[in-house]
Amino acid sequence: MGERGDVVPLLAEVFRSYGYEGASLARISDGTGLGKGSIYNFFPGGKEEMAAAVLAHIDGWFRDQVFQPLREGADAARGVDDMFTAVGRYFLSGRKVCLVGVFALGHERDRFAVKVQAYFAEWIAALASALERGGRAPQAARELAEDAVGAIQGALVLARAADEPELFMRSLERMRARLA
Amino acid sequence: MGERGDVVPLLAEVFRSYGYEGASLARISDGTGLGKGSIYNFFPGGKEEMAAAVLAHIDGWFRDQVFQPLREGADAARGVDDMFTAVGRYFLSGRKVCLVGVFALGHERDRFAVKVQAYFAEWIAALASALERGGRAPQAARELAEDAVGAIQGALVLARAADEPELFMRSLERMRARLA
DNA sequence: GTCTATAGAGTGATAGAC
DNA sequence: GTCTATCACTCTATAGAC
Repeated sequence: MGERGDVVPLLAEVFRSYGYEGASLARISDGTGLGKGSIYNFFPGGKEEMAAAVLAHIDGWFRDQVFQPLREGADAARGVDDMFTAVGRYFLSGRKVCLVGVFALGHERDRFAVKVQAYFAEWIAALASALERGGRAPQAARELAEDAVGAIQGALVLARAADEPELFMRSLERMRARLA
Repeated sequence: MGERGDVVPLLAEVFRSYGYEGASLARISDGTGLGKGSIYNFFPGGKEEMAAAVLAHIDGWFRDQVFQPLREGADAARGVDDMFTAVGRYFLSGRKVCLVGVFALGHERDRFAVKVQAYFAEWIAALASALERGGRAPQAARELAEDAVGAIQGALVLARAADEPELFMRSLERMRARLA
C-alpha cells in the first residue's frame, strides 16, 4: 500500500456499483479498506477529486489500449478488431458496466461534463479514423463509429437489465462482423 | 390536484434527473410542489413506492404506444416504423433519458430487477415479433430487435454525453432504415 | 525535526420516515 | 414538524521513514 494509485481501481468499483451520489464515504471506506483519514489524505478534494481520479484512470486505460492503437496502428482493420477484444475484456464480458456511461446518464454529467464528453468523442473519432484508413468514406466511417460505440453502451444496459452478460458479447460480435 | 396519478409524471422527472439515490425528498418535494406530508399520504411506502409507480407508468405508456402496436398491428412494417416515431417523441428527440436504462445501470437494478428486466424483454420480444411477421427469419428478427433496442439506449447515452440531442435522432433514423 | 499514512471521534447538515 | 440515522467532511492523534 502507500500509493494513491493503488486505491483508484477500488474506488472505481465503488462508483460503478453505486453511482456518484450513492457512493457514500462509508461505502468508499468499506470498498477500499481505508479509513476516512487515509482517504482524505489521498484526496483532499473529497468525493469530487476521487471521481475525477477514477475518470482519469479510465481515460488513460482506453487511450493506451484502444484509442491510440485505433489511430496509429499499422493495420487499420486489425486495430478495429482488437478494439472489440479489448472492450470485451475490459467490461468483463458484460458483467461490468461503463462508469462514464453511468455518469453521462446521471446528474453527475453536469459536474464531469468535459471529461464525459471527451471520452466518447475521442473514442468515436479514433474508431472513425481507423475505419477511414480501412477504406470507408469519411461520413460512413463516422456514422459506423457512432453506431458501434452506441451499440456497446446500449448492450451494456441491456445485458445488465437482463442480468445476462452473454447478451453483451453477442452484440459485440455482431458489431465486430459489421465493421469487418 | 388531489390525485396521486397526476403527480407520477412529475416524480418521473425528478428520478430521471437525479437517479434513485439522488432523488432526495427535498428534490421530490420541490419537483412535485408537494409537502412531505402529502407525498407520504400518496405513497406510504416512501421512495421505493414512488419509483415503482413511476416504472409502472412508463411501462404502461410503452405497452400502449409501442409494444402492443408492434405485436398486433395489421401492417408489421408500419408498426416498426411507428415505433421509431413514438420513441423519438417520447425521449424528446434525445433530450430526455430513459429512466429504466438509468435504473438498469445503477445500484437500483437490484431493487427493481423484475420490472427493469421485463421492460426490455417485452420491448425486444414485441419488436422481434413484428420483424418476423415482416418476413425475417426468427433468429435474424431477434438479433435485429436486440440491436435496435440496444442502439436506442446507447444513442441516449451518447447524446447526453455529448449534450447533442441530434445525435440520438440521427442514430434513430439509421436504425429505422436498417429495419425497413 | 519533517513527511506521509493510518485510524477514528466528532462536526453540522441533511437524509428518509412518519 | 419531529424523529433517528447517515451524510460529507474536519480534526486530532499516532505511527514509522528519512
